[in-house]
This record gives sequence, structure tokens and C-alpha cells, in this order.
Amino acid sequence: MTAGGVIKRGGYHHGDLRQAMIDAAEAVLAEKGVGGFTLRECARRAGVSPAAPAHHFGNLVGLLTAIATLGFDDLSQTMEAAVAKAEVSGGDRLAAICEGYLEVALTRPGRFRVVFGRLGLKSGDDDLLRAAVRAFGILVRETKLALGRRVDGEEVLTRLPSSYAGDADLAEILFVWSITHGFSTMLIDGQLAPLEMQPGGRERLLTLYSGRLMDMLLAAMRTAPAEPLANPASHG
Amino acid sequence: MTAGGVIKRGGYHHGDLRQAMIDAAEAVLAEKGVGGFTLRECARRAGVSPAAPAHHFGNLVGLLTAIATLGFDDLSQTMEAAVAKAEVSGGDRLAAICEGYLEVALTRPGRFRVVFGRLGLKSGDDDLLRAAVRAFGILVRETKLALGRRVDGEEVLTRLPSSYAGDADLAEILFVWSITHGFSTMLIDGQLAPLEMQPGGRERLLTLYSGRLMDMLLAAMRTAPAEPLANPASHG
DNA sequence: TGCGTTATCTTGACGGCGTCAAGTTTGATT
DNA sequence: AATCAAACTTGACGCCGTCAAGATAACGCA
Repeated sequence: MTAGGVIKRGGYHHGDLRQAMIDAAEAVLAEKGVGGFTLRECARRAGVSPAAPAHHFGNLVGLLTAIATLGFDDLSQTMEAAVAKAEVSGGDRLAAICEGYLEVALTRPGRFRVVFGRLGLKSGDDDLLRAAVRAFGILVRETKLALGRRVDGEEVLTRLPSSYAGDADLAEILFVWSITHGFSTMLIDGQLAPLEMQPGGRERLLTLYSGRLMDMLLAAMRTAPAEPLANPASHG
Repeated sequence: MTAGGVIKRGGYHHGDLRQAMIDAAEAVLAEKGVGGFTLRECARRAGVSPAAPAHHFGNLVGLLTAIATLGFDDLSQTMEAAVAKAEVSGGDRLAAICEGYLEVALTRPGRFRVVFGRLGLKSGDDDLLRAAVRAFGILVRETKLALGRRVDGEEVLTRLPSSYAGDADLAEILFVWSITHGFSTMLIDGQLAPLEMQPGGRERLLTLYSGRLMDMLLAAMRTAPAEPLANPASHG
């Protein structure tokens, strides 16, 4: 039923408008990108009046926040899957999450831009925060593992981002994230479009990314200070 | 006169509406950011009807394109100035342009987002293209110099970006750009806000950037193949 | 079973947006 | 001085997000 969540159920009441709106929003983002994204258009596709979504999301920002939460979950799942695959194939785990990050951006650029774009999100939203902490935690965990640190998985995954402000490995974390985020955003925002114009251009870029760029990234990580003087687990 | 380019000259005709619109746009971007940017608001500040700008810029995209051109020029000038300063102080030239890039983003985040954001620009605009080629050329030049390549300055600065698709140093160029662009955008888009919340948080981030991150960047560059025999390495 | 309560959705309206067509004013050219 | 093209205004159109008020339907409880 409700293929794509777009079909109305009854007459007056929808049944699951919240999910239908999210589905419609994803479809609009996939078709027109974040520029052509409109609350009224989503409501139209859900077969509902423009004011209906207000009851479920409050306003446009609320809907975007729900989408962004899905985006963070997508990031977490894809990165974890990439790690699992690397573990099997013998590839590097850190490179794997970087490629997973890029994969998410390329697969759903609209949703990715909702997550990381300049559009305002509900800053206090619990679900959003939880999803963001989880995704960030994976990045932190893999960076620390790549540095040879011992990591208590549970602890890392639940720490708030602000608690990393004094982390001994923050520079390395930011380094990894900057490369991955920078390349991903430049690619989906069209900064690299001139380089993609040649036949096979995009493939070449992706090869460079998962090849030489990851090599350089890992080489840079190996220049890290050998031992952290402050124990990252309990740090004052 | 025309302080800020906002004051009208005569009654019906403005005199220099084009410049006044650009000034007003910059002011709006500085005050409200790219989210609160509106053509009508700019026209209002220039003391002119909503439809007046059409004659000078065509439409909203035209105005944004003019702003983006200024943004690229800003990037070029700041990066060149940073190189000059590094040349005097004995600092690293490549790190200097990376810090100049970040400086531009932090100084005028609104304009920076117009340059690199998801907003559409007039893709065929000559001035915009020229400014972009110049800024990109500086990045390429310094990356190649850091790799020990000999560089014919004029040639590099005028090549179109698409012509770098087969460049032997493309991976290193993308590596440098990704780090710099990634860190800059994450900072001004609020991704690092939780890390800035602690007292002195932003200063710490900037210190990390111009310190350890640049060290890692330069270390990674030193792993480049000595001769451009273009062997795309793989780490699988 | 029937009734009231409450969540859900519609209707209609408001102001603001970008853009267009048509009309008005101005400065420049001849 | 007459003409003309450029510069700007006016008014309108269809969008947008959001709000207040009303309609509807599902649910809990007698």
C-alpha cells in the first residue's frame, strides 16, 4: 500500500502523513535538488493541503530536520557497511569510511545538502543530535584506530561533539573529515564539473580519490605523535 | 558621495545602480547571510524599485554571478598576498594560500557561500570564468611548486580548469583543495560549532589548522612520486 | 451503542518573493 | 529642438511559508 508513501488513504485523514511527507520530500530532493525544494510541493505530492504538514513538523525547518536525521543515519550505516567490507577484503578501514561518506553524497546529493548545507535545522532536536553524534562517533573511532589508539566503542559513540574540543587527536580527526567533506561537497556542488567534462572524467576523479588521495591521507596520519600524553578516555 | 553606494543621485535615474546593487548585496550578505538574501531587499536599499535591477543583471542569478566574481577576485588577491607574506617571513607558500583561502571564508562568509554554494550562477559568464580560472591557477601553481615542479606562471594562470583533467599532479591539487575547502566550509556552515563552544574554541581550531593540519598536508605532499610518470597507485 | 473530546486536515487569507509587460522619465545624439 | 534608446516605475501574476478559524474523523469512555 501507499507506494512511495504518496497515495492518500481515506478522504479527510491521511493515515500516515508524516511518512508520506518525508517520502515526498526525498523524491523532490532527488528530482530538483535542494533549490527546488518546497513545502507546498511536498504537500501536493502527499495529496494534502499546504497547511497540513504543520501539525507534524511545525514548519519547513521541522521537515528538513527530519530529512537531515535520515541523512545522518544514512551516513552511519554506509560508513559501517564500508568498514565491514574493508574488514573482509583487507582494505583500510579509514579509507573505507571516507569512501562511504563520498558514496552517500553522490547517491543522495539533495539529502546530503540538507544535512550539511546552510539551511537552518532545528538545533535542539533530540533525534537529529543522536544521529549526528553517532555518525561523528564513527569518524572519530576510525581515525583513532588508524592512529593506533585503543578505543572503547561505546564510549566514543555516545560522547557529544563538544567534548572533543580538547581531544589529543582532534587535528587528525579534522584532517580526515576536511578531506572527505571537502571532496564530497566540491563534487556534488559542481566545483569539479570542468574536470568531469572529459569522457570518463568522473570515474577518473573517483579513482584518484580512492587511490592517491587516500594514500596521501594515510601517509599524513602516520606522521602523528606516537603516544598521546593525555589519556583520551578520561581527560580533564 | 553615495556612501556605500546606497544613496540615489537624481530622481528617476540612479546614476550607478549596478555598483549600488552590488554594495547593497554585499551588505545584506554580511548582515543576514545568504539565507536572508533577496533581490527586493537589495533594490530597497539601493532606493530603487524591485524591477530596476533587471536591466543591469537580468535576474537574481545575474546579480549573484557578479558577487561571485568579486569573491573569486578576493580569493586570488588574498592568496597572492599570503604568498608574498610567506616569502618574506620564510613560511611555507602552500600553507600560506590555504590560510588565505580560510581567511576569505571567515571574513566574508556570505560572499564565500555565493561563490561555492548551491545557488546557481550564470555558467557562461566571461568575467566569472576569468576570475575563477585565476584563483584556481594560483592553487595549481603553488601545489606544483610544492611538488618541486617547474612552473611557467603565465601558462598556468590562463589554462582552463578542464585542461587539468589529465594533469599528472591532479591528485595533489585535489588533495590540497579538499582539505582547505572542507575545513573552510565546515567552519562557516556551523559543522564545527560544537567545538567552538568552549572558550577559545575557535582560536584552537585555527591554531590546529595552520599548525598540525598544514604539517600533515605538507607531509602528505612529500610522498608524491618524484617524476610525473602518472602511476595511479592503489592501496587495496 | 452513543457521545464528547481531541487530533488531524481544509479553507482562506496575509505579506513577501522573483519576474514580466507596459508605461514614464531621462540623458544623449543628431 | 526633435528623436531615440536606455533607465526606471507601476501593476500584475503565480509562487512561497505561515497563521487563524472551521470542518471532519478517529478514539475513549459512558
